[in-house]
Amino acid sequence: MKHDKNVTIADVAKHAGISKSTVSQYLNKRFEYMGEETKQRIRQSIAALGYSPNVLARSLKQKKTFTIGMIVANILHGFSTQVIRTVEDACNEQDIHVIVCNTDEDPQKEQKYVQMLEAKQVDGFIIFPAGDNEELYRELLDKNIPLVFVDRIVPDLPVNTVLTDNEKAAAMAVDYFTNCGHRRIGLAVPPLKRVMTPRSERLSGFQKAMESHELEKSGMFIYEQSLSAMADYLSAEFQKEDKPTALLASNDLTLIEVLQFCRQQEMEIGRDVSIISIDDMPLAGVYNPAVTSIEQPAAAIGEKAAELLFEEMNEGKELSPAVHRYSPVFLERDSVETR
Amino acid sequence: MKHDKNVTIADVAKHAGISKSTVSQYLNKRFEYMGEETKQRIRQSIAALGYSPNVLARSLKQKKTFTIGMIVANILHGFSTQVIRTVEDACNEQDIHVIVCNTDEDPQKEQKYVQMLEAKQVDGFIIFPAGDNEELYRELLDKNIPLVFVDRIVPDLPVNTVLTDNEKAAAMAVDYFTNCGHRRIGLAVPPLKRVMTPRSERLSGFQKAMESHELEKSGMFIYEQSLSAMADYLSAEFQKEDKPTALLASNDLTLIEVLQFCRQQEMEIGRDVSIISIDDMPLAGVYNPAVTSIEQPAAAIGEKAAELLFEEMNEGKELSPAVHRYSPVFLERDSVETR
DNA sequence: CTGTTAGCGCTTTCAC
DNA sequence: GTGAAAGCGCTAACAG
Repeated sequence: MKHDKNVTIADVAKHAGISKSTVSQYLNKRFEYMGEETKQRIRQSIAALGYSPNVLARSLKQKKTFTIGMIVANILHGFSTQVIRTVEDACNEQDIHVIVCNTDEDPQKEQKYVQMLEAKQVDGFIIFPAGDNEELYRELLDKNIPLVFVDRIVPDLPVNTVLTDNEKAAAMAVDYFTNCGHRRIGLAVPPLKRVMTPRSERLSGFQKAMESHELEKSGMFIYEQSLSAMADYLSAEFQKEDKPTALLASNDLTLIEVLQFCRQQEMEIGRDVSIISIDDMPLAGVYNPAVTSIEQPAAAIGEKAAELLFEEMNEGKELSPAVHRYSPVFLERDSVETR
Repeated sequence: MKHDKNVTIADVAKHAGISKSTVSQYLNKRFEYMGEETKQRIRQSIAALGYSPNVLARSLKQKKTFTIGMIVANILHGFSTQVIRTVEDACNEQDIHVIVCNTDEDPQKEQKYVQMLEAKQVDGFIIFPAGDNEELYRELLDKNIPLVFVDRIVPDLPVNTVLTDNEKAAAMAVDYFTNCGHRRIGLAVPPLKRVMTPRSERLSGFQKAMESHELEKSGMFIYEQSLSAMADYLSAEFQKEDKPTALLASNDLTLIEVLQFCRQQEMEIGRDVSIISIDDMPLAGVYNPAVTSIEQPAAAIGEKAAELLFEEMNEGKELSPAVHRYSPVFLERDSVETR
């Protein structure tokens, strides 16, 4: 017992006493030579029968599904959610649907999803690459399937990519810290395995900025550690004499661990250690003290990604793919103290 | 220029020197009487041609799309995101796709999405009802389309519904507060317009629990206010002599406002006012002090919703719909002080 | 065990 | 202006 209501275009045609093709014309708004009366009759029949077109059949014929696939690597990041949200809004305006898949950073899963979505004939992809799937992406390209990357750069692939200016984000933090008189600054960052553009760029941005302030020698502390071990690791490191007065959390998940570390060490934020976070979290602004944060421009990124994808879907693409970087936003709050 | 690679089942058949239907059998794993050699040849041809089946055509024929629609009222709640996540996981195990739509509590939008998804022939719906669309739901029911509600009850509709035991959540908070010696307790809740099951149940649960402690007369404070005005409203109310010593935030978004209020009034959580939140937020556990929270069982709810939907999709449903409530989880932390 | 034959519901020339 | 007919890629009887 499934969807029984099978009113097809044929039923409408019969009811209206005309042919299927005319009804089809009507549905596709090809009114050019259609009699006013015909239109009228069709409209009535449709209403009377409660007809609604079967998009599947149309898609089969037109080879267009009005659906795109969106593949995110880690939906736990607030950033991903926000980008998804924006992309969906953009798509809804065009009556395009979005199927979202989460790969948990697993290239295998990513491959499976891409193939499933391809089989579903999606019209395009927006992907946060999990990495290590270059061949897969290349196939997509070969098949001429519209594709946009978000958040991470896959080297040597001619694909439009849109992401935060991560180096700038890190530099903003460093500059702010130094302006407040800090000369010993740490970076808490999860492990840098594989192509994790944001992480590695934030690290390099951090290093460059430190160099520009001539702090790279003895003032720079890099805490690279898995999230689950981060708090303990920081606790241990901060027992040492040689430690920073300011700490940059490289993303939202890291911030949680940094805050955890402060709690367990009973360190007062500001007095004992100044904090900045890349990524703004819902409670960061009302934290005690409010956490100075660098917000990724998720809306701009999502919009741009959608826009680029639409272009590829409509125009035949070949608009020479590029990397599009958007500046983060500095949210000055109270977690940095001047010394 | 679109997906060019159109290797069809016919190409495979030709290449393998057999007929389409045999290939189709193979694809559908109906191996019963199929010669080992035939299978072999098919396998090779598929690989050679890089064939991948067109799910659309299959769906058109089978009247099954292996896709479900999920419609959430407010994706800004962490709870929605978590439920989505769980449902997606459950679906992925069955190779079912999920299309997620966000209605922003707008019944109009909800209607539009339902219709779009219907046109796409989704196999079922999981809906967080925005409310006021009874007729729409009834149509779905009439058409025998599998449907499960989450988070909100739509009265008088025979639909499986799964949600948090909201009254219990509120009672948990009240009981804990009173155990800690609080006799004057407030509830901050957004406006109760329309059918917002969680809100109204949390309110009624709060009231009932207060009554059971004989606090409903002079110890109960209900702050019903829109989120944007909440912080200021609380600030004004707490100027009065007659105010509570403990405050329950009815959901995550409300907690943000409550915390905001504490900040702007420079009230120390615990000493000046004890706080509990329904919904656990990422930073709540590392807040200063950590915010005692009542977590909704999102995973259980998502799993159950998916399970119920699958049942309806497979068995012919008619399993006498019911309301399924799941108990929230009390996370004792440090934002409540004994008096 | 494999092939033939109809469609699924819609679009799209191309006649009339 | 409208209709007839072919077919999108696949599945599902039913023969053989």
